[in-house]
Amino acid sequence: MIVKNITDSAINAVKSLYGAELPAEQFVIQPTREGIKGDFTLVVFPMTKVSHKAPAATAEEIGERVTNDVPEIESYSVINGFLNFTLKNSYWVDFLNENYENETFGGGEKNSGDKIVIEFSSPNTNKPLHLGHVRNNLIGMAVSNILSAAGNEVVKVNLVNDRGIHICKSMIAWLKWGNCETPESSSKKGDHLVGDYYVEFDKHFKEDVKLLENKGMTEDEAKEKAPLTNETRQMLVKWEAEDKDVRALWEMMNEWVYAGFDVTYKRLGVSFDKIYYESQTYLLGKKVVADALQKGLITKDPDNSVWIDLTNEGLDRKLLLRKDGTSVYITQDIGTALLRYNEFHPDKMIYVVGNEQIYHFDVLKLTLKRFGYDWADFIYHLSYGMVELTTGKMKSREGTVVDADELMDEMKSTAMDIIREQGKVEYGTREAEDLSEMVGLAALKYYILKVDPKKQMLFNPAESIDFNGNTGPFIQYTHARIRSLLARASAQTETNTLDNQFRLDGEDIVFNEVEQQLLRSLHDYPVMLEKAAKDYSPAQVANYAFELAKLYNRFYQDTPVLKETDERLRKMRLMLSLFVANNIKNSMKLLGINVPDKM
RNA sequence: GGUUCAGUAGCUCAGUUGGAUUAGAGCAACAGCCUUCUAAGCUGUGGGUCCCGCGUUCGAGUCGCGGCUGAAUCACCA
Repeated sequence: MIVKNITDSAINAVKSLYGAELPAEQFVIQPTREGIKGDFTLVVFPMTKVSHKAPAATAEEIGERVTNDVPEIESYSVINGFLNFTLKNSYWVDFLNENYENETFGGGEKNSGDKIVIEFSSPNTNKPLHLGHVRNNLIGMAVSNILSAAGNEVVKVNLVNDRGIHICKSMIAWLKWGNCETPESSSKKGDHLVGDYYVEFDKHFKEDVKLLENKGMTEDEAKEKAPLTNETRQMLVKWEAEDKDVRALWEMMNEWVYAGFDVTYKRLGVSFDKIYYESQTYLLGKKVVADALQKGLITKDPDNSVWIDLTNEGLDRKLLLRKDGTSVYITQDIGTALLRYNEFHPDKMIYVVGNEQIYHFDVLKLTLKRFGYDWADFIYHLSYGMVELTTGKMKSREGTVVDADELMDEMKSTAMDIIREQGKVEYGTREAEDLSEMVGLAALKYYILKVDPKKQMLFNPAESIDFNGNTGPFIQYTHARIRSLLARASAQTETNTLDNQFRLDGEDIVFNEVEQQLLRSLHDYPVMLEKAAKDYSPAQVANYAFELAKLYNRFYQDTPVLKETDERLRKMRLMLSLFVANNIKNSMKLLGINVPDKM
């Protein structure tokens, strides 16, 4: 708000001083750099073009006008062509008074923005979730929270990939080597059980291929000729023909997997507004493709396979239906996109999917456009980088993955070790149990979300996740510290208690350096949120929360609160502390991280 | 080979729509701070060819072009 006032005033000043109207983008107001007096800074270089004066002189003239014009401004100074405005203390006192106990400070107006459908998670039902899925889920959830907090209407959807050749592999392995094993009989989580059979399939498949290769076939030939290849294909055809036995087996095994996923999702704090199943949507895709074929938008090869030619768009020819008439990945995605658009008519459809599918989404958008769906432009592929291990790549088939459930267990147990060591919360109690879960998951979530989604991450299972420094637990700790301080305060005399509606009468109060920085940082929260929403960037929120926590710890270290003898200063610092605690809590909530009151 | 993305301290990463003679955090290393509101904290020291070159600009880690390195992708897998 104040930033807008200063901007408007500066625009007017330039207009009346130099008779020129510059576009608003030229007026850059930024927080004043640390170490220089001031709260906000206008960069005046762009204005020198119309003032025909040196930057310093131009800054002086504009500074004079704006300071007279905007009542909140106390003074201005000019350094190197940067015009720094200092706001009156009363502005900051008002800011503190109005917002310190507002638990939703900085959020956008509800549903004032776009309607956004965001798809994430999208698991295959043939294996349990691993670290890569964790990144997907956390990004999806955090981006949803951020967009929603910024005032958009967000619909979270999950597209479960419950059909296809990969599922058939697990099914065949279970039939051949499963001995009717069930989650109950083996006391394994259902998704892990099914995943084990996927690995089992691959093991046998590899052996078969090797045998054939020894007989003189090339690798490709061997893969094609391996009996398991044919069996899987036949099973898929049967599945599409709705063969009763195949479908029954399929449903049973999928149920096992869903039960397992539910546990993992719940623990990760992930939820959805709507779940689609590819088994229920792929037919629509086939139909759309058939229509397009009839309209002559795409072509059929002599072997009956259907293709779209995107060479004019700089891509290749792309398969839409196999020669046996079954659908491929893109066929399904065409169907689900259409279904989703018709159901919600969103302004934007976001897909949180790994960067290995960038090409796929290019194809999807172009295909939909070709078919006449202009809303394909609303599709945004939020791609994120692979998670790599120090030990090499993760491959489900080969079992070299960091399993999501195990990872969470490990984080929790590490947290528990630290809790025991510290002895602040009694070991072995329910409280310690809950705290270790909260802290362990915070470490994991923060570790993943603080990195820009675009970047690929390196994960070292042994030593990657820390509990000190720029971490989730550090921020949680700061929150707990503040809560503890506030609890102590209200347990003391009345003069330390912040009643609801308490307002500080302190026009003349003087904020010290760190207090000013805290206020500015808090003031910046709405700006940060808006930008994070615009950029779909949980990392910006994580970074913000860290900076704020760090700042508060510095404040805490050398500024007395309860021991301050001046009652007004004491209360001001309590208010500031509460404000920071609320803000940390909100920021972390956006990342799907809970913060404890005690740790 | 084509396309897309990335390259910043020993390691993991920030770095705002280009902005301040000094490019920041954390980890690791070293030196301090617990009788005092929670030491999962705070303070300090060392550590840089922002991959290279050219260009645009008053100003480039940020934008453009060319190159180098790495990753992903270009499947009748999903």
